[in-house]
Amino acid sequence: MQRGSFKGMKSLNKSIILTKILNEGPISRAQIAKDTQLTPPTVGSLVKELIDQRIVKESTQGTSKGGRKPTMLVIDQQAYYMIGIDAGPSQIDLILTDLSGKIIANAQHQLLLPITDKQFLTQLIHVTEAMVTDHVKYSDHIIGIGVAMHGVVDANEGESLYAPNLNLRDMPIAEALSNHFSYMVKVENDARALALAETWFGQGKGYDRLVAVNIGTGVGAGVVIEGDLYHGETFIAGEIGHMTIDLNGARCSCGNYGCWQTVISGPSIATRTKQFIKEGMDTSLTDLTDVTAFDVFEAAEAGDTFAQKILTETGYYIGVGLTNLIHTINPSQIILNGGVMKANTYLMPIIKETIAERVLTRAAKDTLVTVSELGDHATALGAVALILVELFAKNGELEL
Amino acid sequence: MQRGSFKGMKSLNKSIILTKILNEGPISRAQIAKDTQLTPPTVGSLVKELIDQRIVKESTQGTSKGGRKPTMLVIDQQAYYMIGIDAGPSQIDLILTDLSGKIIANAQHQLLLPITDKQFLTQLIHVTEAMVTDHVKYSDHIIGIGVAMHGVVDANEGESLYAPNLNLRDMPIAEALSNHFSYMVKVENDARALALAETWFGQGKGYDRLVAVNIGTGVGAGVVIEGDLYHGETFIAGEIGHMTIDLNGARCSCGNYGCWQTVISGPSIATRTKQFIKEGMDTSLTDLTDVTAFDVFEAAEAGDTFAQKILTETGYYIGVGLTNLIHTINPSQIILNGGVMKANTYLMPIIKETIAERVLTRAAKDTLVTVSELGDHATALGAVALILVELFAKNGELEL
DNA sequence: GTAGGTTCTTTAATTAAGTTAACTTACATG
DNA sequence: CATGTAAGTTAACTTAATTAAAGAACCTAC
Repeated sequence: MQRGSFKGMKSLNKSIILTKILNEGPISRAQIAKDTQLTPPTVGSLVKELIDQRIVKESTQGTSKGGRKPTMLVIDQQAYYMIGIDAGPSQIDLILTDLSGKIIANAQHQLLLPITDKQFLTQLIHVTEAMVTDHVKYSDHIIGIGVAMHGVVDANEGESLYAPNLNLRDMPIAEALSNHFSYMVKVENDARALALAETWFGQGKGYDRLVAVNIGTGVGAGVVIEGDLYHGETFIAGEIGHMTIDLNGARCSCGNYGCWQTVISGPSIATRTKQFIKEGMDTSLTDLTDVTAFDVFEAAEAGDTFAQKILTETGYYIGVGLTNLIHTINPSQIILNGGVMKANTYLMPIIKETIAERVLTRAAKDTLVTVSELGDHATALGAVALILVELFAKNGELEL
Repeated sequence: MQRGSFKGMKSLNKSIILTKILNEGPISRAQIAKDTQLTPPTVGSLVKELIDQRIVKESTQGTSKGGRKPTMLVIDQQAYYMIGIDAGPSQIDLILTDLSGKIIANAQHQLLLPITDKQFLTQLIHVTEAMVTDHVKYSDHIIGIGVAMHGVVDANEGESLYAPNLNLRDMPIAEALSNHFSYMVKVENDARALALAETWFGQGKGYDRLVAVNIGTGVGAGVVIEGDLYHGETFIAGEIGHMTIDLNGARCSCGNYGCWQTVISGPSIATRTKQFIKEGMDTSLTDLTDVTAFDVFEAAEAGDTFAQKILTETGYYIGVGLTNLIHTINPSQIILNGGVMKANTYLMPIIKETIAERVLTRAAKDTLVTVSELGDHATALGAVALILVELFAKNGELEL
């Protein structure tokens, strides 16, 4: 437990004010004081510091309510910039954004596999360096680099503990980047970064307890509890792709049987489809060897009722798993993402129906289930949000 | 977010000191200062207040390490007393304890069913009143009443939202007791209270992330995250008895199929046993109609290999479900409780084996899985712990 | 047995930062 | 233009932590 101190008290109040301006700006000092229980002088002096730090700026005058017009405060979106890196299994996606998350520039780089840990870190530094030098006019105003890394990540130490697709272990990513750049560096698991992206830029804004589930080649989730990312004891909280949902189910890549992944992931949809084709189902899908989940989606779009049935079935399985999540973590919101969710028009009705049918209490039926609207650079935006957490929520007391 | 203030800073520091003394006492002021980063004068003055409040007292002198002997501080266990109430589906268990959780007195009362909400509240007040008057010499020193209520509970409002076995809804328990007694009143769901009991008095001491799973007639869990009880959005976090684990499994009381409960609860063990007996298994168990999980346990103890096999199978199912928990919540510790765990000698080896085999990462294999050692009044102790949370962790700034 | 060093605890002065109360600025209205 | 009201600032005050120093109690060594 962190002890109470003057410094801590001040930075807490600064964070509160900053977060208020971010979420509800333009807002006046007086309004902040009313909402936060802080006194006007306290708000005034802390706002002054924030303006000196250039995170906050005064904007227009508000309308008078019978007296002096309030001076509205807003975040100075263009005062600082951040780099977000989505380090996936086969490529690296980089973005440069302002404090509002507006993407100024982006770049993609392929990884040449196989790769050693040294090569990986060198390439990471290299592509980041390129992003900085390509946009020199921002470089003095960059405050941090966020990295969303696939696999198991120790976010405290900024280390990649295990990246299965690269087959690399124990890479000190934060250390490597910190040695090369003067910016703050934060590293997080990609699924968790995605969840953070939703809370900062997506539909998760203002929700304290949410789960962002990614359904693609694999299935993973980021869990936000009481406003903070939740890691668990050994950084595997949210590895729900490997939640057993069918005791007698198909074998999973992890070696177990009946993992959730084995019924809802992209590859599993393809596998199930092939199985049915073999059994002689009536369908327009004929290519037994190369059929993918996307093919199934396209066939469904073209009116193939068999393909539609496959997707409906998948939606049911997703719904069952999400109900398990609701009965365990009981979030206020679940946001779905990933390739499989491209078929959301087929999936969502049955997902919602399944949850409504299976959930235990009436109140839990109201759990919001939506599809992410963040788009292409969602994970990289989550990486950027890692920096925003430090800037806004953590303490507001950074040297800038 | 709560604003920073002098009061808040002080009470936070007081809590830190108090918790330190609780967990590591007898301990000296100097040692507290070293461990907590607080300065000696701060520790000194706050300890003085705690001594004035009679929560803390000076005990023996410690041994000198080359200088003045330290004065050791301990919690004054007998300064205050608490009442813990376990309000189960058919009976009420009350205990009176000191601050260490030592049980001074206990009483059990049957509920006469069916019962109305008014009758229930009246009986609750009545039995509590009896406990107080039967032990008058403690009554002036009682600081609070904790209630562990089965069913869905709104812990913030102190309301029982739904008690399925009594078929009662929306009972204002805290309000009713507060109107009758001058003590602080806290209400919580029973499974969560049990988890709290483990963190305060059981094997969960010092663990920040733990799940206490109760396997009996039903299956439920209390989740502790970052040291706090976790409720979820609508107070159903931890309702893992209804986690679907077998897509094509047996029908559950909740209406779904293949809930975890349907393979590990006491009744499910009996049902499965009957099924096998029908199929002509070789066993000493013959009474097809009335066989219970306890009979299976006894048969196993007597050497019946069929009964042992049933239990082993049950252990496997428990292990699978716990692995799901690890992949979702990733706690440092799981503590098992409830009637079924009486067969722990048969269950535990296979539970641990199953988890070790199925869990994704090496680090997660170290998740501690143990059987509760709290004994009979475990849930009532959890109710008592609700009061301790207020006293120790919440703010240390109560009027005493 | 006493001097010097060490550790524990308390006292006194200082400082950080929030709070209170009063004041200034700026605007609206009659 | 006088009055009232809201926004923001200034100055005095208060709280509670921190710093510095003193005092208390003990140990070891000469």
